[in-house]
Amino acid sequence: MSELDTPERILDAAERLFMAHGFEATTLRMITTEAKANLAAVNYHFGGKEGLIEALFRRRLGWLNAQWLAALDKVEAEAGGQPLRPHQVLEAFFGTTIRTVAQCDEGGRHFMRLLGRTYTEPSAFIRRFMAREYAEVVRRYKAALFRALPDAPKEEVLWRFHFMLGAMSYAISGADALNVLGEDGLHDADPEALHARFMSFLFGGLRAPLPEFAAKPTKKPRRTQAA
Amino acid sequence: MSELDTPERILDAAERLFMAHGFEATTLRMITTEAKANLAAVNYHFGGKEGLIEALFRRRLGWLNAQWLAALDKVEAEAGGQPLRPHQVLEAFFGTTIRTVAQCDEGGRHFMRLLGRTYTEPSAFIRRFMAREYAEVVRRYKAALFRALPDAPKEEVLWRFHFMLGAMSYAISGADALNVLGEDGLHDADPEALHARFMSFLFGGLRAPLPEFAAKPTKKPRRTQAA
DNA sequence: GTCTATATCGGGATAGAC
DNA sequence: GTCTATCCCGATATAGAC
Repeated sequence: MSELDTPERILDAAERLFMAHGFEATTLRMITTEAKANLAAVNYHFGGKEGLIEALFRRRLGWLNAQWLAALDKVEAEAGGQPLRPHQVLEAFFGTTIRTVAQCDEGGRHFMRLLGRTYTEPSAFIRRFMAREYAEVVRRYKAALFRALPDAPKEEVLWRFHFMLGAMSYAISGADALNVLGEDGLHDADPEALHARFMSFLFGGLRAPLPEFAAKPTKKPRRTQAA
Repeated sequence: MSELDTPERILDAAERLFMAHGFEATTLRMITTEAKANLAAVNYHFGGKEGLIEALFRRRLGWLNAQWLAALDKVEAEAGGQPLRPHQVLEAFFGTTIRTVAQCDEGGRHFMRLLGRTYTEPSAFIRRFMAREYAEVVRRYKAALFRALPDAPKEEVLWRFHFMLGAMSYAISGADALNVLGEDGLHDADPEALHARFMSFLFGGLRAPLPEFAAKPTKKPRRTQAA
């Protein structure tokens, strides 16, 4: 099992350590020690620490993006050009995410948690990279959501999506973070349970009536008419 | 206005810079330069970088905790010993938070955004500190929520609270982070609007039906009966 | 491709004059 | 309380033998 080649071992170790300590606090020495590789190997294979981080994201992100787009393609194909229903969009995005986390090997789970924190990561270098990698996914899902919620102001839809991303970040961080809430060790639930409780929470949030100032007058005032 | 004493200027500068670059990436040299103070001043006044971070949190957190507890005291007093309604608990906690962010000076806003990210901050030192500072607030609000939702399994309530904290983190991060979602610069809305749209989202999430496996059999199956 | 050894830099911290 | 100068460490990165 540790018979992977050096770059792979380094990437695996880096994922785990970046997750545990953050990017800045994780040193190449820690990574190469954990990976049972030589200190110089990082520079040889990845050209430096930033190159390593970029490779780390690239290794996982291409596939994850493909999952997201495939999920959206699938429901859109089934809808045959008609606007999706909001819960379909949520399921395609967040359901895919949660399910993907569950399927992943340990390294993959570490990566997903890393990803959740990265959205707010202040490092300019990382943010630029992320924005570039995500551009297509963001564009497609925004469009799908706007079509699915034609009556809701675009601004309100974006804010709710934003809130949901925050919730997703914590959902992925899982029980570790949750235990800040109390000493009673909540176990990391099985993935199905997390998926179910997270999706029902999201549906509720998206279905919620818009605040008065944003709600358009309709026959049923103060209902978004969502999922 | 820059006629504050040195420790205050250092704290202000540190808040801004930690927010912008994270804890690790922000150096004492950056901080003291920005604060127009001497490099040695940080060690003199705070005993080191960790001491500075701790002082930073202490300066704001005591007051914030007091706000949270006062808000809860107020509704609990009004309820006269009866269980609160769920939306009252949410309003006390999240409403207070959002409103506090709005009232704050610029430094306060930086701090609140810092706080949002700190919940998932991997640094052991910071997490230990936060857990200690928050203990009382967490205990009180958990108890209030459990009382307000007697039919919902405690585990489910905690998970939803966890999700909400994630959403709050992103809500506080505001439009800066949101703009990763697209080039169309969404302006940071006025605080009232943010409060309204965030609270309605949260209500929706908390009111959502529990997932089947967690819902207790009642006469109206699959409804949490919340807010 | 992998190692040892080392260069170079920038971090936090401190001593001691003022 | 504030400054200058400096220490010491550990970081990334590289040179060059194997």
